[in-house]
Amino acid sequence: MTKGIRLRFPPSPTGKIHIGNMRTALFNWLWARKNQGELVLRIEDTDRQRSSVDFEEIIRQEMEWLGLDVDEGVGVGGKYGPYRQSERLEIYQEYGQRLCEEGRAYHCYCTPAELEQMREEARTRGEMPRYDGRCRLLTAQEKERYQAEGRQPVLRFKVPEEAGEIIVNDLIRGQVIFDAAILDDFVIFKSDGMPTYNFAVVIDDALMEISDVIRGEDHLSNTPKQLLIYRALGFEPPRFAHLALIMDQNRAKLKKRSDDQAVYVGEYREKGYLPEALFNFLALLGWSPKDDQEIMSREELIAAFDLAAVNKSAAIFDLDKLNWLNGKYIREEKLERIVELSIPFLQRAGYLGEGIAAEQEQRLRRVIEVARTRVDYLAQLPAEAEPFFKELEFEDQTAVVEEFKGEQVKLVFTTLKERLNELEELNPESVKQVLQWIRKKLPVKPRAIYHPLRLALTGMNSGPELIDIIYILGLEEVEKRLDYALRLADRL
RNA sequence: GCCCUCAUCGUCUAGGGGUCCAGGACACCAGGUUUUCAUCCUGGCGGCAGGGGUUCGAAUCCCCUUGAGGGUGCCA
Repeated sequence: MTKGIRLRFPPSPTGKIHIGNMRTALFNWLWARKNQGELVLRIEDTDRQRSSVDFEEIIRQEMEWLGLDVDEGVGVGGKYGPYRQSERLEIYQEYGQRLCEEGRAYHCYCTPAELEQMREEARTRGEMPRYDGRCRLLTAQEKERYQAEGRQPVLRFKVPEEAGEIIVNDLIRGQVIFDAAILDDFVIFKSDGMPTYNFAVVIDDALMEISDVIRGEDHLSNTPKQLLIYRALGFEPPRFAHLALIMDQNRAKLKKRSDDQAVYVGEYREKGYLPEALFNFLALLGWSPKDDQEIMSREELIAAFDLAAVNKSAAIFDLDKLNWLNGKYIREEKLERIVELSIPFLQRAGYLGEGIAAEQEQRLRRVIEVARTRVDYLAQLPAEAEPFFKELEFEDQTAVVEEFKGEQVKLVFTTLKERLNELEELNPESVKQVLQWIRKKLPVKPRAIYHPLRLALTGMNSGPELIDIIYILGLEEVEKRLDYALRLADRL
């Protein structure tokens, strides 16, 4: 396909990166890798108030976590730098100057309050709020007077009268036609001297020789303005592809806090979602391979991805499906890795210390092996592993003890202790045989065996298989818990 | 208000005029495995927003309506 393409991901560091943004980055990454192209990371920090380097750092860390490496840009360098818009001011000014000299842009001294009033009036008249171009014809004297008042002008782009129809050829949407008449003279330099998004993005994409702009659909309506600037500056526009947005469960644009759904990438990382699972899930949101494959590796995704096959309609972020997918990855991934990833969660729960001894590690592996089938994400693991790390506590002791009542249960408990002690080696197979022997040879009903045992050993009504519980707990601990249960039963 | 976009099961989607009384996945329900729960396996429930065209034939093409989303900032 297209060779030598250049893509870019231009986040603004005004907040932690959220899942919708990351999906846009991911599609760019996929398309770049698919075509052996280059991906540029550019930081759009022209909003001085809201931008911060901390957010920039978070964005880069989360991209790295997800496995989206960039070939060029902030943090990696490259020959088209600088890659932070705040460091490219002179470049923008040069082009702004040029537009001014050519009469394609002009200074506007209207204050925000005045503009707001104009908009308000337009709205009450039922008209579209748009700047009327009143500063187009300001005389030198008028400008001087405003200057003297201390007004800082903005620079506006003069939308050509003859612009007519502006056509956006979108890779995903096809031809989209805009009437230039609806455009007003938009601001390209703010009064603080910084360029606006619509201006800076054009200069940067052109100068950085970006060939394909893949971005959210929220930018589609901005595209005609940008096209006008490409035209005015004599730049060749890139190909555009506007991705449908991801919506939250209320069908609104996914933003900051959409109810209590997690929206930041970091929240998923902290909850113990695997990066490859989130990657897989995000890739399938708005795109699907030709076959019905759902679980796909990074490589498979790159091979199968096709921008032209991306969906036009917005998708809702389906947490249930992410959970299923992530759970599947947790169950099918190498145990070693899951153990490694689980350790911080267990430590935070207080179940594990800083260092992990060799003999402890063996036990840890077993615990996680049985617990991993029961979780969607790693933060749920401590709760599942609790019986293996905590002393037994019976919340409702009387109800529990009720289960231990009766000679049959006591017989089961004592017999289990005896038989376990007679074992040469405690392993799943030998434990299994002991349990089978108890069921077959002891004159007790099944309901006097399994549930009471589970309760006595874990304090819970459900959980891993008894065989695993006994094997992992070990002889000593099993005896201790059985004795405790026996003592409780005797109190009846 | 105006401009732009979109519209298949609850959700993610396949489907580009006949092979679709619409296929897959998640969720849900039922059965099996596990004497528990989970995992795993099998099955089931469930949809072309509505109305007009075009056509021998429409989920697929066109128009309208409706609904949803985005834009309409000296945010990006």
